[in-house]
Amino acid sequence: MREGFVKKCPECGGINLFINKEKGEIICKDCGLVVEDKMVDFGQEWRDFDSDTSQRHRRTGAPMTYTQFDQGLGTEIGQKSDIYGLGGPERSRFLRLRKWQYRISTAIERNLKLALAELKRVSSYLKLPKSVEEEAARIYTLAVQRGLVRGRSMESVVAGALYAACRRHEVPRTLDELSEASSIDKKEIGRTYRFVTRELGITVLPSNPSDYVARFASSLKLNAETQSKAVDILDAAQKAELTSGRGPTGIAAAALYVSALIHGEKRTQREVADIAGVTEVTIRNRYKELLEELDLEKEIKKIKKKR
DNA sequence: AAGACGAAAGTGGTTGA
DNA sequence: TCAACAACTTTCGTCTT
Repeated sequence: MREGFVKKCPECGGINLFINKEKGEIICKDCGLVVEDKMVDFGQEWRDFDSDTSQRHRRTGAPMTYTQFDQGLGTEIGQKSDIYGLGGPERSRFLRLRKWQYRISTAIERNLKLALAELKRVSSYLKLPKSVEEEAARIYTLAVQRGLVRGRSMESVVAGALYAACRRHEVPRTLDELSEASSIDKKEIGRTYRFVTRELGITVLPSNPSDYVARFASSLKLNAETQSKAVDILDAAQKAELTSGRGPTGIAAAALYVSALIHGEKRTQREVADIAGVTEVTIRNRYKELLEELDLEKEIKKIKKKR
């Protein structure tokens, strides 16, 4: 472990931290707090099958990254301030080179530079892991190369790319959250998201309700026990085919509501609904279905009798 | 008084002719 | 392109705690 790496939960001081590398999240098992969700994935993105391939795969030099407009490989010819101290021919030669370099950076590159700055802004606002940011940058780059940005605002395509990247990495954010972070209309993001994924042939798995549980539970300050119970409920719900066709956030919210009830950490439907970005009515409907299909009634009655 | 519940009408998106 | 449709929302009245 590196110096300064989080070992204790800042909320409750617990040392029971659960690390989820794929999502880039560290979750405190005691209080459910998401301690750090911007951790860097130190793993390799490939697997080695024998020593031969592992030799070829070894990396040297600075990492290549899609979050720089030129994948981090370009050369900048100085700053304006560099010309002081240069005289006459030196100076004009410098300016000429600089101008020339400016010209060869095509419209695409300039667009990318701007867009990636925006992408970083939104991504850091949402505290997205680096891996998602990279993926989004890759998607955006492809979109620009295919000319999919034409007729759409750059920001909306950035938001759409981020949304797609989140889904693919199973660390979903809701359209509402993306919308708030990027100040783009929710529908607009949804539209460009669908368009871009279709045009680029990107397949996105339908999002899983339990992917939302950790984040919602943390916002609601529910303990880890309640959280894992909610995941159990969701598993059972999926087996009972209660999840298909329904909005994943609504189901996740309902499962959290029930499990909070069972564990005596009651939250109002309103509170859960606000965090999950659905209405109370939706929670009620899902809640009702959950009670009907899974025999949770006994457990709830038990709790009620205790009082 | 606040929260939970349910009915009814409205909205935006998908699907299939 | 249009209509039917399912999921979800909004709104509002009633019941429960």
